[in-house]
Amino acid sequence: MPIRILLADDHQMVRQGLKALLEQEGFKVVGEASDGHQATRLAQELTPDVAVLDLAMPLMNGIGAAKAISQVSSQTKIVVLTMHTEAQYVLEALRAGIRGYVLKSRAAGELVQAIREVSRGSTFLSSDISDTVVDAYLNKVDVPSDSLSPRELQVLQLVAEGKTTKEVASLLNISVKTAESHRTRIMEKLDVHETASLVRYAIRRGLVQP
Amino acid sequence: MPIRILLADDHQMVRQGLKALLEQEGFKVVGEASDGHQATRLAQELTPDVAVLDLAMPLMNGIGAAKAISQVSSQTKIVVLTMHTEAQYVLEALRAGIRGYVLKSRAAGELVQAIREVSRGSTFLSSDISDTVVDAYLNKVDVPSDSLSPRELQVLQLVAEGKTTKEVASLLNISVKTAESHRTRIMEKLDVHETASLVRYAIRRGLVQP
DNA sequence: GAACTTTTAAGGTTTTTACCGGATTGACCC
DNA sequence: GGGTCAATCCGGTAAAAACCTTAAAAGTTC
Repeated sequence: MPIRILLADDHQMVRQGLKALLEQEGFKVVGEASDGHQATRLAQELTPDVAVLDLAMPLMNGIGAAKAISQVSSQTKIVVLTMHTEAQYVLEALRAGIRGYVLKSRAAGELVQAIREVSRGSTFLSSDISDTVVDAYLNKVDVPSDSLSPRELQVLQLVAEGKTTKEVASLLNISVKTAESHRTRIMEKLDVHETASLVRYAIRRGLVQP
Repeated sequence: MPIRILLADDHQMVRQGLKALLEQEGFKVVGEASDGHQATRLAQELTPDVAVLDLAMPLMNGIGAAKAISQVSSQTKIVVLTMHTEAQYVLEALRAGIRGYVLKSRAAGELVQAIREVSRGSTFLSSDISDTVVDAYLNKVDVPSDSLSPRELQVLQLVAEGKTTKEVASLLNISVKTAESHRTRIMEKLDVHETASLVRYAIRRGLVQP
C-alpha cells in the first residue's frame, strides 16, 4: 500500500510538479491544498500518512497548519518544505513537533527520503540544517519566542497579508470586535502602534513573505 | 522535433518538478540553471528554443537574465515564471521584451501554453494579471509608467516606516490631503490596495528594513 | 478554587481612508 | 506658442476602519 500524501503549497504549479515527482516514486498524493486552512480541512477528511507543507502559505502558515493538523489527524506525520535555512525557522518547526524539514534548494530525492523516514516514525533534516540545529542546541541559543498566542499569530499573519479587520473576522469566524481586540493586544505586546510595524514584524518572524 | 527548453529557478526541487511536467508534455529540457549568470551561459552554449526564467534568482534576476540571453542567443524566446502579479513586475518584463508571463499560482497548463505560444512568435500572459496592464499592452496604449517619482518614493518610505499620513504630511511640510493623494497614486501605480502590501513592496525595494 | 491568560465581544468615539473634485508648475512635443 | 501630461499640491463629504473602555466565558496553572 503506497504512502498517502497531502501536498500543501500556495503555488499550484509547484504543487503539480512535486506531485509528478512523488507519484513517479510510488507515493499516492491524495490531496492538494494552497493554504493552511485548506490543508487542515483536507487532513481531517483524508487522514493522510504524511502532510508535506510549505512554510510560506497565506491564511495560515506551515507551522500553524502543522499544529492544527496534529490535532485533527494525529497519525499524520509532517514534513516541512521551505527555502529558509535560518535557525529561527528550523527551531520553530521542531518545537511544533515537525519531524521532517526539507529545503526546496535541494534535490527532490531529499523530499522522498524525508517522507519515507517520517512515515516510519523517524526524522529527516536536510543536510545543511542538521548543523544549524546542533549548533543552536550546543550553544543553547534559545530563539526568543514571541509571547503571542496561537490565535494572535494567526491574526497577525492575516493583517500582514493585507486583510482588513473585517476580513480577518470573517476568515476566522469571529466578530469584527474580537478581531479588533486581538489586534490591539498584539500591538500592546509588541509595543508597536501602526500596521506598518506589524507587517515588518511579521516578515521578520517569517509569517509572511516580503 | 521537440521544443528545446532551458529551465532556470533557484530551487532545484521546483526545477525538477517543472522538468517532469514539461517532459510529460513532450518538451525537451536541455539545460537547468539556478541563477541568472548560469542561465545566460547555458543559453549561449545551448541556444534553446525557449528559456523559462524565475524572476527571483540570486546573482542576476529574471529580467536581467532575459536581457542578457537576448544578446547571446537572439532566437531564444523567454517565458517568465513568477509569483508576482503586481503591475510593475509585469510592465518591467514586457519592456524587457519578454513575451510570456506566467504565474506560479496557476495550473501548469498555463506554462505549457505559454511555451507553445512564444515559441511560435506569439505572446502569453497569465489571466490573473492586472486587466489595466493587459489592456494597455494589447492596445499598445502608452504604458503607464510604473516607476515612482522621487516624491512618491519618499512618501512610500515614510509610510513603510510606520508614519501616519499626518506625520508624513508634517515631515514633508505638505498638507495631509496631499500626502494622501501621493499614497493613493502610489497604490494605483503599484496596483495594490492596502498598506500592508505597500510595506512589503518597500521592503522588497530596500527602502526600509524589515 | 484562586489567579491568570486567552478568546470572545460590544458600545461609543475618533481617526483614517475612499472618492469626488480642482489648481499649479514644469517638461516635452509639434 | 499651444497642447498634453505627469508631478505636485489641496479640499469636502461619506464611509470605513481603528481606538478606548469594559467585560464575560473558557481554558491553564498552581
